[in-house]
Amino acid sequence: VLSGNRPVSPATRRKVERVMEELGYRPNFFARALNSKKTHTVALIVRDLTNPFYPALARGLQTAVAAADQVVMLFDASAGSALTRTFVDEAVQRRVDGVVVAGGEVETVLEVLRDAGVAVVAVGSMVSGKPVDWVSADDMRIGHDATAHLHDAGHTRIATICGPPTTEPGRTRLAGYTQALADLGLAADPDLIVAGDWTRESGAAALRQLLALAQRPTAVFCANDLMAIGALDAALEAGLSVPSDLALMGVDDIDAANLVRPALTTVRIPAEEIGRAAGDLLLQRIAEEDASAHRHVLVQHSLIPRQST
Amino acid sequence: VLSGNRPVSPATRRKVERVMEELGYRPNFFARALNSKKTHTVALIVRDLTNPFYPALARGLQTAVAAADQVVMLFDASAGSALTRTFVDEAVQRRVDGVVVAGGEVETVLEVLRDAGVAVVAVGSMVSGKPVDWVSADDMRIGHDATAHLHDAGHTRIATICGPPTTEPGRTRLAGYTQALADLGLAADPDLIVAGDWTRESGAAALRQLLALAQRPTAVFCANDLMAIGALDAALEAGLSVPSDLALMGVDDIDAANLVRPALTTVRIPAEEIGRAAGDLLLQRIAEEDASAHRHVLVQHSLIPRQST
DNA sequence: CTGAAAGCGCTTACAG
DNA sequence: CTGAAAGCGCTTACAG
Repeated sequence: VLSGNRPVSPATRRKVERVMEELGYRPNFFARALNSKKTHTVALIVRDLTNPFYPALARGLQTAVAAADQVVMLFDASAGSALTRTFVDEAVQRRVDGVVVAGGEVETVLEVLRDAGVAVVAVGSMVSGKPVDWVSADDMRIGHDATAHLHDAGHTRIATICGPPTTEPGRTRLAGYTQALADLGLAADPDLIVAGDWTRESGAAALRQLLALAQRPTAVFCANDLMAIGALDAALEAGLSVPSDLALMGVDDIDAANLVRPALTTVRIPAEEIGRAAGDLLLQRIAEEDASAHRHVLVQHSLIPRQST
Repeated sequence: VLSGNRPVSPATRRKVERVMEELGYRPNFFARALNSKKTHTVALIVRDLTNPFYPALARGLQTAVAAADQVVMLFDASAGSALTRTFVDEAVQRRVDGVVVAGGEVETVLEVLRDAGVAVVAVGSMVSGKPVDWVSADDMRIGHDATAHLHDAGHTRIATICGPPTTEPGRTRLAGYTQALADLGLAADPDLIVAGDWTRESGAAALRQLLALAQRPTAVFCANDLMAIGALDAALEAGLSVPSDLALMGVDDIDAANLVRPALTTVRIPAEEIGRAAGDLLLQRIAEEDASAHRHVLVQHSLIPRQST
């Protein structure tokens, strides 16, 4: 009974503690969860653990929730697969206290999660208006800043390799690009917009498509670093010189961005910080009985000029 | 009672199923675990999730265990920290069915795990003689092959940036290096052996130390890619040309190895396959009542020649 | 085939 | 301060 909140004489306490020690007693986690209804477990569903952005995020999450004795259950939806729904079901059945959905298509699972009464925070999805806590970068401004940076370097025919339009950051970074074009008085050409799926391969394929155009772009804003690196692969393969023939930009600032040659100009998003923020939001939400207003935290991005522009 | 193994009339079954559907009933995972003593959860403890080798491994593990309805709980011991022990305790208390320890110092936690009766598999640690299942590459041959490759390229003053001697792959790859030197009739010089801690920064520091030597090496075998990339950083920073002034090799073949310029010659270890193998071993071990003989699986490595040698 | 009891290992009121 | 009961939501024998 020492594991509780009840007056106990010091003598008894000591005796019990000694016996616990001797027997190597460990309270059964499940019996505990059974009546407390708390599992002290949060689920992390990531789109693609192989994208270095997510391991960093996972570390941040772990750091944040560990303080509250929470442990993280990992679900890797391996690029493009529609596993998210399955994972959500699994998490619900296991009665996790909360789940953070990072990079998946959150909107489709929001309802299930709410019905099940588990806390949720969405990452990378600026699901304004939707009933969720979320943390993300300012994707609109990221798209805008990157495009403007390319324009500042003298480019006027600027393409974008955007993310899937089914995802929020995909849509919004694209909107930022479009907005910037308008603000800059540049014509918008639908041929200059090609969607990838965030992977390196899709970036290469998208660039090949852009290079096949009668009027090639002179600069490309890629919605993440992995696609930008793929685009770089394809550009070099086509015998182009970067940045003189073609300027390239990415988003995220994963380690690889500074490993490729030429080093990639990018917009840095602090992945670990996002993970920590998500964890903090989740803990708050778990702690609250009543459904308070939904919060969001907007994380700071920064432009990192390197050699590809 | 449908969730069991008992004769039930089809009519009753259908009725129950319909009601379950209506109410959105989900059996309580904990109540179940309470008497079955099975949590259908495995813990994965990795040394450093930020090293791209581990996310790949994690994915392989998830793939393998998902088939048995197991879910993975993630513990990231963030480089160098001594969290492994804490994580093991946490995993034990949560009654996971099994744990895979990847890259940590397995030997110190083996006993705790055995006493608790949880299945274990060690990864990257060829803990021969120890009572564990393990999967790893042939670290001795890796060290040997890499060193021989450097010698074939004409080098006779070959250094190594090895892993921490407290880890098995650290020790064994170093032993392979030493053995190769002996086989090749090359003198062993203790000054040419510097230990890192598997991180990029430690590789750079180690190379600086080697460059400060009166008699510099002309080639360096690094025990993993991250340290090799760090060494490359330091070499370029010192104005050296790779491979003409200094040849460099790594181990793992993470994506970054083929991103740096010059591209890194390395020994490829199939991370995802290792994860899958670990998962399979773990499932077998969990399924067995009696303690059968310990197994090991040795995974195939291969030398990938690129531009750094 | 089906119902009712006991028990998994804890926690939370309820009496002493 | 301490003991004994009831109950968390399931599963597993045990009777009908």
